[in-house]
Amino acid sequence: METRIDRIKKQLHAASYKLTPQREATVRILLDHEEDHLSAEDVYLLVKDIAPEIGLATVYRTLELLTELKIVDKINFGDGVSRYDLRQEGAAHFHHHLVCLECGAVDEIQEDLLEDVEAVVEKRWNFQIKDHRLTFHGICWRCHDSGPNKPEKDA
Amino acid sequence: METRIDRIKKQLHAASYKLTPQREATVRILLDHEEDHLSAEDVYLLVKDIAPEIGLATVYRTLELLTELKIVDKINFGDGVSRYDLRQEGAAHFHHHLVCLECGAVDEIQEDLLEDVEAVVEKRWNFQIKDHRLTFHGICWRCHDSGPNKPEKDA
DNA sequence: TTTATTATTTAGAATCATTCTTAACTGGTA
DNA sequence: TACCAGTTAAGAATGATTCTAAATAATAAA
Ligand SMILES: [Mn+2]
Ligand SMILES: [Mn+2]
Ligand SMILES: [Zn+2]
Ligand SMILES: [Zn+2]
Repeated sequence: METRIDRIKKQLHAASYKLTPQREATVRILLDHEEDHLSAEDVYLLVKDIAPEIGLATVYRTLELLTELKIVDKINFGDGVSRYDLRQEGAAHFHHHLVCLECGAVDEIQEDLLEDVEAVVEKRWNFQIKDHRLTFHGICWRCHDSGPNKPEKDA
Repeated sequence: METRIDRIKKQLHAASYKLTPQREATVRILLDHEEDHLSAEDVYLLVKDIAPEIGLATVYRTLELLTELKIVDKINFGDGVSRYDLRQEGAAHFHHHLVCLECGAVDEIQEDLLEDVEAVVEKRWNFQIKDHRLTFHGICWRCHDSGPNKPEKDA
């Protein structure tokens, strides 16, 4: 069976880049922390465990490359750092985020939900949409009273 | 008639802050450039024309204060700088943006458009929405072929 | 008014994330 | 072997933002 890494390797090769050991280590960290939203520094610290000789600049360069190839998305939640988020395989658009103002948790919404809105924007504003960023700020299910009923699993 | 500045002054007072000359100069610049998306540095350079003695740190402090009071919104389009955007008076939510990948133009959408999506999110993810950030990346009407038909005026 | 208190400002230093520069190293190729 | 393009590590440089300290202005108490 072809692994996720194999497919990423192919994507790199298709753009005539190599999956060097440093790049592979970086990708592995991202795969191992798919749920998280790691900063470059976070990635650096984690990747050093499995590839101690790696430099921070290499991590930055690798993340930049992966962003270019749309394997990861670079996001900014307003604290001073960029965060890197593995894109769902085959996803055309970037997924959405729920940022809790209370506890700081960042949850993900994998469903698109924006089809209708995008249709309106494309038509009314005559804007050809390539991608989007959507973040909701509010109070997560863990932090407000109306019962800790965890949301259903994403579609 | 009560001006926009007067109302902002009241908002400051309501939170027991004063509209100092430096703050007033900064607000004036923001009002004079409502269409734009100025960085702190941009604001600083402009405000220096009408209040030459002002310091960059004061501009940062003022923008931070205005952000706290939700008079302006701080946004980040992925270049390394934060930009400050005057919030529409009385708007509950922040407006949306269209960023052109071709020419870099940033257009605004003042309409909400997200009512339905937010209803779904509140219910399905049990998340109490306070605000949002929505940005579309793509090709603006000026940059693509299908005729330079400017979008209709915002609602 | 005088004095004490507090809020605000300025200038510049400090910090922190990110990018750049340079020299070294790699694997492939003639 | 000698050469070349791609990649890397280390550290310097940059640029945005925040912090610090001292000065100033506004406010409140005496
Ligand atoms: Mn995510
Ligand atoms: Mn705007
Ligand atoms: Zn929470
Ligand atoms: Zn354009």
